[in-house]
Amino acid sequence: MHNLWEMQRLLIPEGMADLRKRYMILHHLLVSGQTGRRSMVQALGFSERMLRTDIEFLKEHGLVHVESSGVRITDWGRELVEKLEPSMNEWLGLDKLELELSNRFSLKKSIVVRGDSEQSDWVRREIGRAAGEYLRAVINPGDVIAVTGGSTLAEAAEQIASQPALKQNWFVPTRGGLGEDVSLQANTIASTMAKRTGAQHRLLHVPDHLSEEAHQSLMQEPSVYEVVQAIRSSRIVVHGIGDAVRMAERRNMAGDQLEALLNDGALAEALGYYFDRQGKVVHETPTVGLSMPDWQKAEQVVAVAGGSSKAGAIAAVLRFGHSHVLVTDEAAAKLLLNL
Amino acid sequence: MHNLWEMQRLLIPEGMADLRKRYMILHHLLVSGQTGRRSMVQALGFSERMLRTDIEFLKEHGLVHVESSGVRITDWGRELVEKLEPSMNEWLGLDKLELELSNRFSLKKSIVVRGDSEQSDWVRREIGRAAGEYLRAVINPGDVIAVTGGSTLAEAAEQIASQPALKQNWFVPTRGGLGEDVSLQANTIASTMAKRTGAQHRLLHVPDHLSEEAHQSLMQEPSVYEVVQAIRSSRIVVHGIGDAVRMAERRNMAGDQLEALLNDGALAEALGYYFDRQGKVVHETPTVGLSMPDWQKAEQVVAVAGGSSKAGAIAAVLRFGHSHVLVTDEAAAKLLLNL
DNA sequence: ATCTCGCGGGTCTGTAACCGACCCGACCAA
DNA sequence: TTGGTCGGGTCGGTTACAGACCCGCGAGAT
Repeated sequence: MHNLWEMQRLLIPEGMADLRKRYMILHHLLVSGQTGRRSMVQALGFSERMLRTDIEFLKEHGLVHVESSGVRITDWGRELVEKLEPSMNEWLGLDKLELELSNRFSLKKSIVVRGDSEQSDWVRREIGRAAGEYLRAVINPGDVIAVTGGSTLAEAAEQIASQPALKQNWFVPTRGGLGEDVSLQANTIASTMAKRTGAQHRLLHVPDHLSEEAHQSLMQEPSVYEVVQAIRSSRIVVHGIGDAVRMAERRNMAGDQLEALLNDGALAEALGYYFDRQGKVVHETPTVGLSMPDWQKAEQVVAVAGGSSKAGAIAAVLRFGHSHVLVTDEAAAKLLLNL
Repeated sequence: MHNLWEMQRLLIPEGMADLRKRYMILHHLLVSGQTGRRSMVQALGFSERMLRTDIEFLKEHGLVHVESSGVRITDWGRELVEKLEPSMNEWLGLDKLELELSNRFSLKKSIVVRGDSEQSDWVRREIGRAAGEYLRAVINPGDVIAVTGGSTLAEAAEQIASQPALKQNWFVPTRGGLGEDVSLQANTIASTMAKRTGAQHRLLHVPDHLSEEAHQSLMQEPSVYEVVQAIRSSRIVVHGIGDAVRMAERRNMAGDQLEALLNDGALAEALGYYFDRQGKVVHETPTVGLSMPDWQKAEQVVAVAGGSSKAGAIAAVLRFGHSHVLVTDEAAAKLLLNL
């Protein structure tokens, strides 16, 4: 069942942020007793003015006393915190997971949504929405955003939205066609995202893996060359993370190749590269699209993947160390932190 | 147990108001399907611009679709409303109670807090807080506010607060000393309220009921006369509602008088007047303070009382028809509506 | 064919809330 | 006495948003 808090967060995100702030203040006061504003700034990491506004609010509502010697929680406030504590802990737990994930894998940011995407479709949508929300926040005018395929990214494409339209941005696929299901292809996803945000898009109308000669000749085509240039200049890359075996199958890899792959310890796949448990690249599929140098050059590489069965794969790709942001779900996050 | 929603309302009142607004919009859309903005304005009573802002918010978060033919709820939004419905109904139920109370007793406004003040102290405090909040909202500079005694009003005095200080306002008691417990006396309450809001106060240092001669001679005293003038010019009156018998006892009424009172059907007491079931005045205690003409003249008469056992008394006083606002609790409100 | 009404949406403007930044006097301990 | 911390006053810039008004569009009535 989806948590009440999560539902509220959909309807009043700013309100829930306020709630969190004010609860943290009260909780801190409950723990540390009489405290000064400035020391609270240190402990909680809020700006002083903001803290002051909230403390004034709490004072007005009789939840704290504020005297010349510092701020003190009232009995009423204490009662409130104690009754609120179990629910809040459960809710704030996500923030702790995010923080620990960021530290463990040296990420710039990580976003965790409650639940397990393998248990409930709702959670998959939440991951998509969270990724879309983050994207919208970091996109600057003129940015090119490269996106991969996959079911999680497809969900993100359905959930992204922008107001006003991102007329100055381009969405491009990281590679060409792959597999059968058109709705999960990078091309489709780039197109959907562009449509839903009012941005432009370019598609890469070539098969994903092809011979060296075909590669060379296709690159002579202006319509291909231009798109590839755009892809390689992406400031933002959004990629899914897949199980190595399943991705190899989707790519129709030959049986002996697959065996070789597994012998090399391949566990995960992202952006066409296969990784072993330690995050070492053990195989790659040549592409006309985004390749390793472009990946390492991109400023914002966002990995999007969830579900308890994917935790190992996610860890492998994160250990490789060139993704900056992870969007995942609670189930995967917890497994990630237990090695 | 105190509801999660109520606790949230303490920490983020504005946020909960937003939540209510947005939920109402979604719910309305769920019920009426495709709807236009203007017809929604009629149905929900919001301003159009506000509605638009919220609809834009809901659109951005993928909860509604908005097309040229009107606004439509998405499947996701529908799911959200359906999951949120039970909790919201319980919470919004208070609003319905308030509305019904206002209609039934021709009140300008009624405020209902969740719970039963006879079951939990917390609810008593909530009534006090709600009354204090309402007061703060309606007080204009220069107003004189007359308050009675009683435990509920005492609680309100503890909960009221104001920022900035109401330097231009005066709190006065409706009458003089009464009974033993100083903390429940009108004088004390007026003083506390003034202190907590930064307002002025004047006290009435005379016993509540006294002989005609004593009355006349006291009114010659300037210190008394001035305060009485202030009391009689009150724009705002805040009074509790009491059980007739208990109030008579607090006033040390003689046994035969009490018997006469009961024979007359006295059920409730407010502001020194005793009412029968129909709201007819059956007895009064002479006072140097606020009397009937002043009561009828006051622009804002706020009745504050809660608890299931007081429902009958509240109904009696409200039927008298000279109180404009009622602050009570859920238990009393429900009984009031069942005759 | 035209009119009209209700639809979403664009835009300007005043306002209120709020945050950053800076300063102040009071208090306390070294 | 001095330095650090306490709460609080104040000012200016920013932002979010509500109010008010207008627009073009399309469906249905005339």
